[in-house]
Amino acid sequence: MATRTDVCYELLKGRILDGTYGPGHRLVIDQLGREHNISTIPWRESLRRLEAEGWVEIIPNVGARVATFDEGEWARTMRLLARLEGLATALASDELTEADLADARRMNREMREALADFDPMRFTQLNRQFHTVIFHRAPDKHLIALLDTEWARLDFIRRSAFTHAPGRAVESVAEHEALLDLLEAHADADTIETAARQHKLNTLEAVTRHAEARGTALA
Amino acid sequence: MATRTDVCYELLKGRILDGTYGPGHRLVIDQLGREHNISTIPWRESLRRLEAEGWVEIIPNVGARVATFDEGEWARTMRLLARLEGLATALASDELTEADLADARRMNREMREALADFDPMRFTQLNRQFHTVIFHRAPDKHLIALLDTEWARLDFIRRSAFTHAPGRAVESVAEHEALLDLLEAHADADTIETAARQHKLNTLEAVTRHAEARGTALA
DNA sequence: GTCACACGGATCGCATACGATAACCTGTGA
DNA sequence: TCACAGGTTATCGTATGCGATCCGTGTGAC
Repeated sequence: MATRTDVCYELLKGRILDGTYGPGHRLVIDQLGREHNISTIPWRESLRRLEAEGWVEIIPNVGARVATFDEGEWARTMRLLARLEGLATALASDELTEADLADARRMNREMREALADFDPMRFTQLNRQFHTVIFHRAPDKHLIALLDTEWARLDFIRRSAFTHAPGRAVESVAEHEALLDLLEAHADADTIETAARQHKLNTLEAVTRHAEARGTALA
Repeated sequence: MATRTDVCYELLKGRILDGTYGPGHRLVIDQLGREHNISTIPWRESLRRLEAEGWVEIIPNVGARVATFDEGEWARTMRLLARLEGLATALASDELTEADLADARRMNREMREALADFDPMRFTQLNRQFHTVIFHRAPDKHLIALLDTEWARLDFIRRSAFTHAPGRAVESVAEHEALLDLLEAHADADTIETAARQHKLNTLEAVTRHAEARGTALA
């Protein structure tokens, strides 16, 4: 059975990620305890963990609140994620089964459909799944864990500061296909890493350019 | 005043990093409490934080112990650090003052001296300082925090599984000089990133090769 | 002799209660 | 209008108790 601390952690993280507890939301320990009939200790411990992971800020003698990210944080996370995912994708190359590649291709097809249906939510979701399937095969647990949290970070920030670049989605799907071709052909690690990194940097640049054109600062 | 939780955290982390609590060392909460006259809760909270940062493993109903890393972890961390530091170095380029560069050059000179004096401890220490001075100027707090923990990880693992590559130190100093030249000349970001990344990968390769030659598995 | 199982110590998980401390708000009086 | 005192709120830290769980050990059946 999962410990209460785990339950509290999952509950809080879930609500932070799905937006129930938005940026800046105060997390009052006593209140949480009364609401869920769980004493303060598990809450305190899970808040410490969330603090270490960067989801929550704790100020001594004041309390905990959901972290807020300034707008530039999205760009910075993308920039970092490009490098991490470039590496992970290259490392995964040797580990990917044919079934994995088939899964990825299927997701990419579905993305094209989502695009035709004007379903951006589904597109975003599939995009994350597409990359997750690939990088989860990288033989480096620590790297995978980092990638998971950075992707979650990205999702969270996207909800607060909506980012978008019209037209980018089409290119993105094409780049996915090209990336899969490289993986299937067992291209050398450097080529794959560069392609995967550049794929993400292209998105970053498209969004940045779009934001600038609209006069919205991003950095 | 720092909270007790902070005190416990610093104490534990310090002892883990300096080797007092080696890999696998059991951290019994009650015992810690009795030894330092601090009740269990601050210990529990700091252990949660250390767990999230990867320094400690907590098994429900069994207890906490200092994490152990298999030998391949050093190589994996270097591989990751190469990418992170490549990025951070490139980002720092525009922010570095002349004083920073002068500091870095001085450290590199001292590294050459340490080399002549056969003082590997000092060399290692200076090497870390050299890179720290540079990447701490990168305009990305989160990235810097990641780099700090990964470097600490590296130090910790090095102590458990000693890694070494004779002759590499000389090249390393030369590559530092070249890197500083690029930074001083405000070379473009890609060039700097590649150089910084490759610098670390060269060390990784040298050590791997040396280990293989000695028949010691590293991966 | 060996294996399954029960027992007990060690340790954590969690609840509860209480005092200390710090931050914040508010109303009073000059 | 402003400074300050006092109350409120919340966390921080301690103490204590009890149940749950894990794990090593030893007993007893076969």
